Amino acid sequence: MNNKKATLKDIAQLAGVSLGTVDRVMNNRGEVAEITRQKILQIAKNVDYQPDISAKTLASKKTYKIAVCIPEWGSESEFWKSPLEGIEKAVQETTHFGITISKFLFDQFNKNSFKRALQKVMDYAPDAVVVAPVFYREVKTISSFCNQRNIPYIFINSKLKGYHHLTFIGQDEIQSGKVAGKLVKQYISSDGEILIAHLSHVAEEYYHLKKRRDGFGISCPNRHIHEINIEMNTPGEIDRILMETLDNHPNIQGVFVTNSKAHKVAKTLKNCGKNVFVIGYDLIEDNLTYLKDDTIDVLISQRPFDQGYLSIKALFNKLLLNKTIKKEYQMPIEIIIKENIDYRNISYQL
Amino acid sequence: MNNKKATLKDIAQLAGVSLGTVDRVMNNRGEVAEITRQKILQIAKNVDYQPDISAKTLASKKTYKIAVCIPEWGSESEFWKSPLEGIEKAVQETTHFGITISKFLFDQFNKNSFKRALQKVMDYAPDAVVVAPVFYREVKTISSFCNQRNIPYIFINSKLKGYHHLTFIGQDEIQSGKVAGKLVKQYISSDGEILIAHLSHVAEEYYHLKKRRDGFGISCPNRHIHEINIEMNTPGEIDRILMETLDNHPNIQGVFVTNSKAHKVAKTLKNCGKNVFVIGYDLIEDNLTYLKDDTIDVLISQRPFDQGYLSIKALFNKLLLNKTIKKEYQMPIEIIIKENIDYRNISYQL
DNA sequence: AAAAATTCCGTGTACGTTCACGTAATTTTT
DNA sequence: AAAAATTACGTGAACGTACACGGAATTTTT
Repeated sequence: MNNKKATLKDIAQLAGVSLGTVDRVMNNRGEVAEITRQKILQIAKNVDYQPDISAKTLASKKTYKIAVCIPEWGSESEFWKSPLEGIEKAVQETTHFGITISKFLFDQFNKNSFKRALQKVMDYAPDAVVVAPVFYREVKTISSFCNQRNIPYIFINSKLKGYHHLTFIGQDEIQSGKVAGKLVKQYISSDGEILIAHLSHVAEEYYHLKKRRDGFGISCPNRHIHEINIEMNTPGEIDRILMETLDNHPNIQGVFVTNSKAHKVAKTLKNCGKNVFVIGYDLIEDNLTYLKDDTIDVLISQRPFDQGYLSIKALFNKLLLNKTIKKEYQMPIEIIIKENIDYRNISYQL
Repeated sequence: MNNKKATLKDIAQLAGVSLGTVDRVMNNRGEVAEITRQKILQIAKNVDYQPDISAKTLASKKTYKIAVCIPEWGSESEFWKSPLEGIEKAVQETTHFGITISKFLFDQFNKNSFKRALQKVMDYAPDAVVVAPVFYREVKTISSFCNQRNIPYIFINSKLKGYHHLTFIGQDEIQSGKVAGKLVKQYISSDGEILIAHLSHVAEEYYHLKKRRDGFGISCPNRHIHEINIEMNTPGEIDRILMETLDNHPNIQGVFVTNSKAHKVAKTLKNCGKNVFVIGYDLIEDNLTYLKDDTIDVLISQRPFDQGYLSIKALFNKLLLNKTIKKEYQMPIEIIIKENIDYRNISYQL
């Protein structure tokens, strides 16, 4: 057992062929007899050949273009700031290896904006795609585009079934609902009632919110649960509906907000001085403010930074190292309270 | 503004010197006139020269030897399994760049074992060191060794003051105690009493346990808190002391175990059928078993895998990329309940 | 002022790949 | 059976850097 790692030249010598032939085999460039091909593959396996990435990227002028198609972030969609940072971080680490990333951001509440972004992605002729499938009908244009050209594409944050995507990176929504349910149940008294609040802009969002609701229900059987939907387009609706519900059911002790809008609920609650247990999603600024002043009790993080970071890393593993990628990678369901918000992003730094 | 990144050759041409001279300047090999040196450095800055890591590692036969000195893991110290896996993962990613890692494991309950390991580390003549400073007096031998030779060394899991270590990677112990305190306080009734249990083998451990206790106290002012120390060397002690304490104070509703031995407490509690809130540290097998059957309610994870992984990554950044490293990296304080134990280690996989 | 030492710089090879090109050997076509 | 086409393989330059060697220019020593 020689400790030195084998090179293509070593394999060539062992096989009694030239370097070029081994190269053709290892990179599937064709033009080599099946018999020598097998022989070389066998030897490569025997010596446990591992390509030298450094030499590879140095010699190769090939650069991989990755298109990232996710929502732009703003006041109403701050969640998407972090994935972008994670992607940026991954870029920084992989740019040396000839990976180029272009971002195609869209308005997450505007279907046409998504369509246009997808069109630009296709014009860009990428080698791989990361897409947040917010509008699930429109996704088909990009998926079939990729399938035809054998371009790997991965879904981030939202899972869709029936596609040939390389992998999915995001959180198990049902399970996260279960976590929320358990926490609420533990905190409030056994006869306390619970309110589940869905606050959303677009119809497509409901699909995910319902999953979280379902998970919540599993953790809280035999509990009196109320449920409200609030369209966020008409201002004042939140206050009105929420107050009405709480007044009608004074024994509601906990509120589960099924997306990142817990701060809206918190604002209302704080204004009217009601003291109920509030749990929501995502560590956006507004939510953190209310978490710090105890209006919100718990936030569930989806680890958005890591989602972005790992998306690129997965593609790096696929394209450069051609490792096998699992069909999905579930993010941890992180429980954040006032006391542990501080040290939660060490990965940003190293 | 040409978009191509500049190489050493480009700089050489601009400076009117040869490649070798530029190389000598950039790598501080000396043997170059101060005037041309300045000229070259200026040009390098102007063209924003970034060395090509691929070419660098390919050309350089230099390999960095990293010595890892942490406890071996076994039935009574399962915690240390994960850091090792994290290190293994980091090795896998950095081995291409000429990083070699040797492990020098020791018995965490045996001071002499630690001493011997440190001696072996020094014999190994490493380029960098990762050490878990379990016995803080003995650490001085390695720290002065490293200081003399200008070898970077980093502390993992436990923080020590007054050393010239490169960085510390681990958890804020006081803060983690605060988290535990908040959770217990929220769960039990306002007049419920609380028990803090320290279970340990060696005197050195108490230092850390006290910090967690202090943090806990901050979260739970005006609460009736009991505290017990149990030496784990005499069997049966746990049962005896614990039962006695709980019998004498029937209103104890929550137990905070200040290290990974919560499963020992859980076992006792389960046997006698007492139902109190239990919170402890570390996702070792025994703890997970009791978490799943609801005897333990919450576990705080120190992210041991990440600690190992980031230790190596920090040294990689230092040695290969000479980035600046912060004086300490605090791990997130992760709250684990029965419902979110599943998807907590995605970093293992990508 | 010649010899010796030192300072400073250029040259060439190597690292493990990729990839274009060239050319025997073999097969197909005429 | 010769010409053409195809298949299968070898060759060599290039990628950007590290590093050993050698040699000219300058300074120091005698």
